[in-house]
Amino acid sequence: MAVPNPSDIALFGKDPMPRLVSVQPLLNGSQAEVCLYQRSEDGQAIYRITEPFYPFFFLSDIELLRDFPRAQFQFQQLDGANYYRFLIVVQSWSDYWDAIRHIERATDSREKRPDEVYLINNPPQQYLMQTGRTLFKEMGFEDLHRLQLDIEVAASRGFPNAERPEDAIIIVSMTDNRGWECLLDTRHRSEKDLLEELVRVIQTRDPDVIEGHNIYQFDFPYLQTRCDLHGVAFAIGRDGSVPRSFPSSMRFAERMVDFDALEIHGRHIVDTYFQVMSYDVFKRDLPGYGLKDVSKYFGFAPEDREYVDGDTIAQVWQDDPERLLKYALDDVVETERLARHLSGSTFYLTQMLPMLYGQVARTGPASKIEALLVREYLRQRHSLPRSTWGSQVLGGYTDVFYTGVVGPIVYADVESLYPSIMLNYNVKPQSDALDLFPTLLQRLTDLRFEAKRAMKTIDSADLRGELDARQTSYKNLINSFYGQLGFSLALFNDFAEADRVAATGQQLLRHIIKLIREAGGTIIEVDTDGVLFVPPETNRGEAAEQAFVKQLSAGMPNGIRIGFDGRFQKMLSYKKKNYALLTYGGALKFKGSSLVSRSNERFGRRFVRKAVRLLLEEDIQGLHDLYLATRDRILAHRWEEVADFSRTETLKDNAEAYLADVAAGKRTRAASYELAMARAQETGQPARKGDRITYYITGSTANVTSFENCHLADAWDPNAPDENTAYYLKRLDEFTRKFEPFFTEHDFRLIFSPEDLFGFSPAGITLISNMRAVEDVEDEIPF
DNA sequence: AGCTGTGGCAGGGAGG
DNA sequence: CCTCCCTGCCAC
Repeated sequence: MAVPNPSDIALFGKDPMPRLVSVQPLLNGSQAEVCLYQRSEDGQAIYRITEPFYPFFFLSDIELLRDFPRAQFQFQQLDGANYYRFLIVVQSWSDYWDAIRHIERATDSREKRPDEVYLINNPPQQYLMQTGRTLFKEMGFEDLHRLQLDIEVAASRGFPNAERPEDAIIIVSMTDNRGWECLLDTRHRSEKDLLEELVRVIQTRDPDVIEGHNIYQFDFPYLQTRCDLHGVAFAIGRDGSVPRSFPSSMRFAERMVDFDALEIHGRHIVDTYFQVMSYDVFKRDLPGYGLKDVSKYFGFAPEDREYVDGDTIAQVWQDDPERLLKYALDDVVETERLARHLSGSTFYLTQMLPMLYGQVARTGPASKIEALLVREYLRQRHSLPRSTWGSQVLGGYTDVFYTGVVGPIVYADVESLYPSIMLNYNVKPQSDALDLFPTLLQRLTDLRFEAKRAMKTIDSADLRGELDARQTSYKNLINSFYGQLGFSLALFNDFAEADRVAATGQQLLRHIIKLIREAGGTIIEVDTDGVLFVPPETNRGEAAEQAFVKQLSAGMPNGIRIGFDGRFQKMLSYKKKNYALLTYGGALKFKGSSLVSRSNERFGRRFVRKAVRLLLEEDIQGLHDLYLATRDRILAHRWEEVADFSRTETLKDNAEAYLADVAAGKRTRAASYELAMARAQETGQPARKGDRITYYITGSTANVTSFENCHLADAWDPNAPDENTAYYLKRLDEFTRKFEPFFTEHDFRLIFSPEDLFGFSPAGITLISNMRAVEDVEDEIPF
């Protein structure tokens, strides 16, 4: 074996330990090729990857691979005599991943990252898809063959117990984007036959994409479990293979979703549930993430849509199976519309990334940006950096200067604050030797601008839809660049730069505050990139307000533009990130967890909503009446349903992790977990991460320990209500306390108390507001 | 092992 | 009582 050229070796890592790097393989028919490069004999590290994408794994001894029986190994000579390629040939994806796990187990791979990874070959054919089709730029989203799938299960809460016979799948409904529909059910066939038929139908229809709502966490694992139970091979791959799964997770803002990712050979999975959540990260407008909620929100529900409550499925199946079949079919019809609406941008994103469509649909934005960077580094044959250790310190600037009812209100925000800062203040990770970060960001920004401009000049609705999907995909990428800098696992992270972006954002916001004040406006509240303020007396009315914002924008540094993002009659300013806005159309918009949190009981949310409206209308008598009415309802147990006062919580851990944390003193006991575990004792259904537990508080005094005084919502009987009235009266008091700052203590007590000894009169009660003293705002804008 | 961040409010439990 | 800490949910 010849020794590599030392001048090239200098490019490589300085790590003295012998290592190997493996990367994601390129599918070549049913064979996967993984190419690893051996290190040189003289002790210098060399890393070579022919089919590069993401350097996950490193091993300390190439010999380890020889212990793995299901792979073949060979050496090939490359680049004259200088380099050797070490080739692993495996027969299937699962063998590949098994090999990787084998390597991982035998080494402590996490701690042994080389400083740099040098990659030699040309980039992969990015658009080669596992479907056997190619995603050339000319191909449109509509050319995909998409199949939607949904299952109905007899037992209403069956999933974790899928082994029990009563948990059988009773209906499989399917549609596709070519007008085909299909219903399979167990009225005239066994469940086993149904599953076998399902596999046949999928193979016959041969779709590129399988879509479903929450299909990753429910339909697929459930189908797999039932197939295993009956000994049916769930062979839906294009090569007749069964799906391969591995644990994965995805984060949507604060919400972490754990799921078993699934790869079906030759096909892609798109879970509309994920798409809905990622849509909501930006919009924050959805009533819920369930299929029905979202379909109503988008107006996708069929006109004569059938609804069946989850708890009653078994009953409806007995009494009126046709109705349940229609319901199941409506589900997939909605799924198709939802996917058509939301997954176009994912599709066009795939054309830009060295990733498969299904992979793009289930990975977060950070890995996508990194894929773009890595691909170009590979193409330029440049070494890749290693991620650095540390953490970001700074975030956005938030403040509230005025609380109370105030108006009129204008909302102005900096357009694309962080991307604009990164472009105009030369932000780039220190490790980005090729300056790709700013170049890519600029290019994507230009592309998005072009797409948006083209949309305005084009008549065809179809083409406009495609352009919109494209510009959305650019936007998603652009917005992820900043996150990349502060992400500890990203190869191109740079915490100092992330802080510089945040600090610049803070300064820009302070500058805006100063400009508005100098012009005679009153700042109410600011958050990161936007300002809510009362425009100066001289600038009232929509046109004048627009002009005012335009003038503000002119006072900003180059490349930083302020947009007019809304105007409102009035505002109730409560706390930072917590306020309500009254539009000129009379609608109310609520912001902030203390006003709208879904963790609050429904009666409390309704109380707060109504009270805020009354407050904005300065209807003191109305407030008092609302308080009395709500109080009476609690005292009389006058609930429409248990959901009016129950609380729903999502388990963040499974029972074992929870108990371990409790034992370690890391957390306290919580009602939701205790109830889930109690239920597990009774039904054998384990408490799983992600379970939604709905419960209410029992007992007789207001200060009860909730985890010892709680029942599952299902246990509540309207004929023998046992909810804790004293506790819920206390909750009502907690909701009223939000309005304390807006009245004198005396007035507040009058309004929110039942003691009408002398009758209640709103006379003389006025709202009070609070203006914080205006401090000097430092203004050190780097112009 | 395929995972964007900080800032902020509120409630519950535990312990002083 | 109060404070501290953790968790959940939300804004951007």
